[in-house]
Amino acid sequence: MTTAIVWFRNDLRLHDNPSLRAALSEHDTVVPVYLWTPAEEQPWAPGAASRWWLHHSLEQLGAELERRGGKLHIRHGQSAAALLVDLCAETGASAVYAQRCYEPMLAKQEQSAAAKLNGVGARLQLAEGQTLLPLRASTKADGSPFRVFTPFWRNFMKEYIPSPPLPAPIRITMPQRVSTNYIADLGLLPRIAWDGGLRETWQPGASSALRALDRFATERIERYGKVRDLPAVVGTSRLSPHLRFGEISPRQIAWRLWQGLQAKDISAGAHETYFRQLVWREFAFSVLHHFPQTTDRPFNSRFNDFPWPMDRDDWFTSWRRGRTGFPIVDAGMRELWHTGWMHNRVRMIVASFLTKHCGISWLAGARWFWDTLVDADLANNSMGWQWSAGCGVDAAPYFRIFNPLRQGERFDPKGEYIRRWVPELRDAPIQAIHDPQRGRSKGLFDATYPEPILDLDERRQHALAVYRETRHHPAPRHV
DNA sequence: TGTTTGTTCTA
DNA sequence: AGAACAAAC
Repeated sequence: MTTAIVWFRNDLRLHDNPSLRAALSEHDTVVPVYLWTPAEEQPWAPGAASRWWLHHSLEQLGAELERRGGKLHIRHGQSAAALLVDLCAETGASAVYAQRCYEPMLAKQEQSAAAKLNGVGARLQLAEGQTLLPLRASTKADGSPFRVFTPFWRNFMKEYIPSPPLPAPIRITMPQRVSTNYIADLGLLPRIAWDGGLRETWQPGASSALRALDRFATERIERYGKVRDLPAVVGTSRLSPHLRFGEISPRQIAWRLWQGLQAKDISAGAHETYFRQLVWREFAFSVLHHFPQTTDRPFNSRFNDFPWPMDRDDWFTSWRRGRTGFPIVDAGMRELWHTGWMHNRVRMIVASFLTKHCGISWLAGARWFWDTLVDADLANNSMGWQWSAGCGVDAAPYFRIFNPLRQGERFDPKGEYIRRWVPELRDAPIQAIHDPQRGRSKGLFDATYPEPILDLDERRQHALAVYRETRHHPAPRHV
């Protein structure tokens, strides 16, 4: 009679879960656990919005386990290694099964867990699953990591073979009585109720993730290429928070798309446009894995002493609150605050505005997103912000500065997105919706809408000058 | 997956 | 006057 621990991490699902599957097939009983050790994840412990999601996701996972005769055990402590050693002693488990995680802190966590468990005669069995391909497989011919997306993409498409997801287990058999804490005791929910918008927007949990995937794959993928850049349209998959917590695996998404393609439900073009996004995620994980310092430092060392101004708290505050006076930026920042999510096109616009026009460090933006996004993912967030700031891998050229007025006109031509999120402009005529200064004197909209906090043209010129300087900084070195 | 500016062509 | 395009940042 053998017992194993199934340690759930960023894989809060029963479907397509290789660790769960292996534990069940190799042992008589299993103890499913979630370990909450935020100190170990610093300085990137889950932010407030992610914690909200995590709470509900754990509730859902617990319910799913109970439907199959199992139960999710909760432990809270300083280190996963110590908690696992305790659990093994308490249950007599000889092995711990978990998904390998590529975030630097989580990789460190699993190394120390493996060592500690070894010390008490138990083993840590790691399974791949966070990415479509194991990251060790995604290096160039000479063994060095990719730094440009397009070659990464070509290599990926050469290596990748779609495979079907594993089914969820029918029955979970547990040993008798293992003590547990309650999810509610982890204190993941906000103390003051700011989560109303999150509750009306999202339904965390694996079954909701599967429904979302199905809706996207049947109803929306065909138009994805056409409408994915329009924030007023529900045109993207909206799977990101589910994917972040592993309520759905990238393999489940890829397989569903693949099947649709085989069945000719969708065009190859639509499939590929979306699939590229999944591979961007793979690329982000690869970069994070090979360059773990890029969560806190610019990938391009020319930016090490970049003169981010420290004295523009007023601009940063306006940006966070969605009160910059630039409608598409404010709409995005308010969507983020209300729903814990922002359309990706708008993420690029607000990031370009913060880093280039305001000249504020990408890291400040990354931290704010980290705290407010329900899909905050270390790999994607770090890569996205460094890309926007122009200091990351395959980054936007320094002169690529989004003009928020132009971007608004291009991607929200009717101003629907702006009207939805910036109520002060609800009555503004279309001629003034993207550039309210044009209609301000005529009193055509709520005058409490803020004046622009800065002069776009002047700040653009300033950014060009400062960024041009970085070219004279010491050449980048990647260690 | 950029924006601006200047030039040329067309009406 | 305005579209289409190229070049520079």
